[in-house]
Amino acid sequence: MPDAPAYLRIAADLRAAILSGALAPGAKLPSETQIMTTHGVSRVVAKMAIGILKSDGLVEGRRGSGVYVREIRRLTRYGHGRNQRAEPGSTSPFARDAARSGHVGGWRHQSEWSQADEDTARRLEINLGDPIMSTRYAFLADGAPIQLSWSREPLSVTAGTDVEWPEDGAAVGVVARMDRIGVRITESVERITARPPTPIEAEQLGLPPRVPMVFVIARTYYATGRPVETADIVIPLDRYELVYRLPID
Amino acid sequence: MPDAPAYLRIAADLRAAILSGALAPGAKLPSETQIMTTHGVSRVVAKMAIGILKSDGLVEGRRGSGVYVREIRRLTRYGHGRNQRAEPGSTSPFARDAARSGHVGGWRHQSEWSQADEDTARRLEINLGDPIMSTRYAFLADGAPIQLSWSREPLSVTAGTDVEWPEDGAAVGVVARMDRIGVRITESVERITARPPTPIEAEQLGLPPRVPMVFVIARTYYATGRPVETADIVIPLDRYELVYRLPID
DNA sequence: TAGTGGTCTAGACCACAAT
DNA sequence: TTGTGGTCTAGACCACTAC
Repeated sequence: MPDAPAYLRIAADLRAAILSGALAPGAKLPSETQIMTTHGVSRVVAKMAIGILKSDGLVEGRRGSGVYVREIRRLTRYGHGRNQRAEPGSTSPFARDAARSGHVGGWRHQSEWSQADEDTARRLEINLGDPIMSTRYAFLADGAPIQLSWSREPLSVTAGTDVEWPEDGAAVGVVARMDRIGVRITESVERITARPPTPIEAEQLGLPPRVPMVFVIARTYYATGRPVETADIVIPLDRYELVYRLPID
Repeated sequence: MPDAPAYLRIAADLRAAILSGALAPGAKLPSETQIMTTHGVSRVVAKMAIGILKSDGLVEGRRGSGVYVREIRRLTRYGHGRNQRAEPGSTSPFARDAARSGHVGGWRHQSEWSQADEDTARRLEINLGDPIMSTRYAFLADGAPIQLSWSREPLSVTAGTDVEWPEDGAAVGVVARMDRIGVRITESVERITARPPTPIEAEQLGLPPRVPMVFVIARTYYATGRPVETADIVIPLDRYELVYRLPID
């Protein structure tokens, strides 16, 4: 540490203060001017140190005011393993998660007939160009978008049924919707990765510029071994905790 | 976009080139000097643009040479829901994951008698200060550390048995080890979050400075409703994909 | 009005890679 | 030797907040 660059030492000092609680959420960091004098560095170096904490998602700057430790309130998303076969009138998985975390859930969606691209075809085990129903959701917590989802279903499963258009798909969930046409979903596979958001995702999720990453959950539902729905779920990394309950054997 | 700051525009241009494949993994980005002339900005601005891509984990700088698009080879970690009850001679969950991804697995570990801190007590549903077995693991892929784990077991379960010290815990996994003393694990709960690594974690995982984040998986095993082991598993965000298979109902 | 962070310029010295 | 990125200085103007 002693021979590390100044901006890394300053960042480490401030990070330690935040993680130890000495700088609590909402607290104001030393101003750039203060850092310059107390550490004997130029302004650019002070900015570099703060920039690290920003890209870590630990602090946020407010122009004209100061740099503050961010509040971190995490929503919990439960892996969709249980209680998916909802009773009539029950709410969606997302709304349940939101309610458990003390928020009011909501959503917007837009569906369209489309054709499978390469990735979709592989995940749904159909051919490139096969007809699919493509739906984009934006889920809201307390009115603010907090989760995006792009769902795709093979029309060979739903075409002509009364759930072909997922009008209320988010209201009851995919499992309950497929139940209505006698398609019993038996398994869900979720693949989790993380990456920086695309500009479009950042805008739709209302992410402040430079705040870090998103979780991407690639989820596929299977009915007797055959995929019947797949979705890419995009959520801000630092606003969520993902929980999975797994039976052993 | 047109009135965004120069460094964000430049970063967006480069990011688009990377994501579209125009700049493939291993490719060299334009030098800072080139960016200065082509975009008409000062060197600091060129550095800020590249700094964004670095904190996104998309590129890495090599002093004296240039800035290059990072290779992203992801290991896959399977949620421990099945096949946990290993046959004699079978390998550990980690070794299986590594082998499936084409790597050679290995590990180091260190165990000690200890007492439950607040978080451990809550997760194991025991009292603060109760005796526990605390084990720290470093898992290796092709000789390089790639996963850290801090495991804790209540000694009320294992004390006096021949699995009190988890000598070969990583070799067979917790489920098979507990089976040996008649403790049948029936459920695993995994809570996934992401955060910047601590300096210690960064060093132990051999992370290059400024590379982004780690997954933290807080996993607890239950035997007939009672927690018998809990662990914090720390892995680099950009080197892993997490997979969960969930039975529905 | 004074202080703050956001953006940007024009330099500098260094360690290191490629040649 | 030349070019590269890594670190750092000493300024500047702006938009905005707090008072």
